Amino acid sequence: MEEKQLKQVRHFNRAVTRRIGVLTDNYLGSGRPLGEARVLFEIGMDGANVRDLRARLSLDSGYLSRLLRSLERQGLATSQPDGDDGRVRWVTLTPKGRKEWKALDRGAQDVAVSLLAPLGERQRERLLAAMEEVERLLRASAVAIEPVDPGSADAQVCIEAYFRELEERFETGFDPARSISAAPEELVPPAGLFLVARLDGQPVGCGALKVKGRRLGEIKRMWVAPSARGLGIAQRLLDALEQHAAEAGLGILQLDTNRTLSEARALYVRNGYVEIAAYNTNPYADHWFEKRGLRRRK
Amino acid sequence: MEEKQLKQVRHFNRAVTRRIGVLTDNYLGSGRPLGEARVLFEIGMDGANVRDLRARLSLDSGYLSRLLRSLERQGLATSQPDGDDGRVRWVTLTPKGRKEWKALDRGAQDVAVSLLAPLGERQRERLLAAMEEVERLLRASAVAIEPVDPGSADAQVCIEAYFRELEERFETGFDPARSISAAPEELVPPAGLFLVARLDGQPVGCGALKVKGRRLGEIKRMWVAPSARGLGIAQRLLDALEQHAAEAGLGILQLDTNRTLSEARALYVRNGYVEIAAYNTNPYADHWFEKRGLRRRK
DNA sequence: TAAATTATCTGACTATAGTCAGATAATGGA
DNA sequence: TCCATTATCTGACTATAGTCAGATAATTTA
Repeated sequence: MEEKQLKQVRHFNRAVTRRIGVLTDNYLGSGRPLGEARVLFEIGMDGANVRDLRARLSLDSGYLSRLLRSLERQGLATSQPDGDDGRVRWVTLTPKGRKEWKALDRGAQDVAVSLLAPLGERQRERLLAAMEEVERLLRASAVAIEPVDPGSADAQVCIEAYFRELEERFETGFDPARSISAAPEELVPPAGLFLVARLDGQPVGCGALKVKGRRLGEIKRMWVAPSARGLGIAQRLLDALEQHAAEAGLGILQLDTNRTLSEARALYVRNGYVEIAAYNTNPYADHWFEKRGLRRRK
Repeated sequence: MEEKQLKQVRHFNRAVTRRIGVLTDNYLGSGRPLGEARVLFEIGMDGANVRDLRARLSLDSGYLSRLLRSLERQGLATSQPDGDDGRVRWVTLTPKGRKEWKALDRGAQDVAVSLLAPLGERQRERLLAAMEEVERLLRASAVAIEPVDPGSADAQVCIEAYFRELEERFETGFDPARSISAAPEELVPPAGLFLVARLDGQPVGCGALKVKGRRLGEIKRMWVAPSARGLGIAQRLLDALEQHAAEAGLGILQLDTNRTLSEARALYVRNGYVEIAAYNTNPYADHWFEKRGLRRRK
C-alpha cells in the first residue's frame, strides 16, 4: 500500500469528520444533553424496546435506565412492559417527545440541505454519486473473510440461504439430497476449507474448497447475500480459496455450476477458469470449469 | 432540492461518521483522556504556541492551560515563553511525549490501512477517487458568498491578491493606476455591489458589479484564489452578480478581460457572453464581452 | 421444577469536560 | 507614556458520561 494513498485516506477522514461531524452536532443544539438526545432520537416515532436501544447505542444498562427515567420525568417518553417478554420494557414517545424528535430530525435534514444548497445541480449530482461510491466501498472494506467450521451457526445460515436461492433460481427447483455432496467433514482442513464473509458481524457470503486428490481440488458453496452484492465479495472469497489451494499444493481446481447462475459463470471466466467436459453427474450442473497452474500470491 | 437527495446525504453522513468515526476513536485507545490526547497530538513533533492551539482546538483558555499543566506533570511536554511575544507560550513535546505522539499517529495510520487493506487495487483506486471528489465538493459547499463593503479588510485582501496575480500574469505587468477605475464607492449599492467568497472564514474570491447606466452594468474584479479553484466559485459569483443586476433592472452586462486570463474567458463564453468591439480604452484589455437579456432566477 | 440466565433498576461512585470570574504580565496604539 | 487589549494562569464551580455492584422479577434451560 502506498504512502500517498494512506495520506489521502487520512486527509479525507479529517476533512469529512470535521465538516460533517461539526454539523452533525445537531444533538448539541437541542439544549439537551447528548446522551438524552441520542436516546430520544433512537426511540423514534414508533417506539422501541429497551434491550434494542441498549444494543444500538451500546450503553450501560444502568445508565440507559437512568436516561429513560429522566426522559419520563420530563414528560417526553413513557414505558410499559413489552407484550412478548415480561422482562423487556417498551418505550414510546409522548406527543411532547414526538415534537422534540421532529425538531432533531429537522436539524439533521437542515444539515443535508446546507451541504447541497450552495451547489449547482451538476455539482450536486456529482457529490451524491461520489458519496454513494465511498459508502459502497467502505462497506466493502468492512467485510471480513474468515475460515470457520462448516457446522457453525454462521456457516449454516449461509448454506441454508444458498440452498433457498438455488431452489428459487433453478428452473427445476433444488433438492440438496440429489446434488453432489459436500458434507461438513469434507470442508474442514486438511480435507477442505469453509470460508465465511461477514459484514458488521452478520454472515453475508461463503465459499468452500474440497480436496479431491493429491493435486485436485473443487470449489463449492460459493454464495453472496443479495444485500451484499456488488462489493467484490465473491472475488475475494475465490482469491482466498485459490490461495489456500495453492498453499496446500493443489495445482488444479474444478467446479460445476448451473446455467441460471450467470454472475458466477462470469466470475469464473474472468478468473481464468475454462469450460471442460462434465466430470460428475450432478443433475443441477450445466457447465463444468477447471483452472490449472494455481500460484501462490505474495 | 429533492427529498431523495437529502435522504442520501443523511445516509452518507450516518454511514461514514459511524465507520470512520468509530475507527477514529483512536484517541480513546491511548489510555489517556480525549482532551489530553487531542492537545498532545496537536502540539505535534515541531511544537506549537498556546494561542494557536487554543484556536485550532477551540478550547477555553483556562481549560487548555490545565491540560498543558497535566501533560507537563506527566513529563510529556515542556513550555517556555515564545521569543517574539512574551505573553505567548511555546510548547514542545519531550522525548516521552514524542513517543506518545508517534503512537497516536500510528493509530491514525492503522485506520487508513484497515480501510484500504481489504480492497483490491482497482477498488482502492475507485475509493480514493471518490473520496477526493466528495472532499472537493464538500469544500465547495462550504464556500459562502456575501456582499461586503469594498473597503472592508476581506475585500482589500482579495483585491490586492487579484492585482498581484494580474501583475504576474500580464505580459506587460499591471499597474492599477493605469487601469480603468472601479473606486470603492462605485461598488456600493445602489451604484454597484462587491461580493466576497469565504471558505472557513478566509476570503478566497471576489467579484463586483458597477452600474453604469439605467440599463447597463459592468462586471469587475472577478477573482478566485488559486487554492480554491475548481470549486465552481467563479460561476457562483457570476450567477450572484447577474441575479443582482437583473433585480436592479439592468438588461445589459459588459466586461473586459486580458488574453492571458483564459479560464475567465471560458467562463464568460459558457455563460452566454459574446465578444463585442472595445467599449473602453483599458490598456490591459484584449477582449470585450457583453450579455443581453438578463433574467431573474427563481 | 430447580437453577442459570437475562433484562431492568437503584444506589454509590469516579472521571472528564467544560465554564466563569478574576489576577498578572506583556504588548500595541493613541 | 498611559490605557486598552491580549495571552495565560488559577481557583472554584457544574454537568455530563460512564462504571460497578447488587437487587428483583421474568424467562429459559437442564
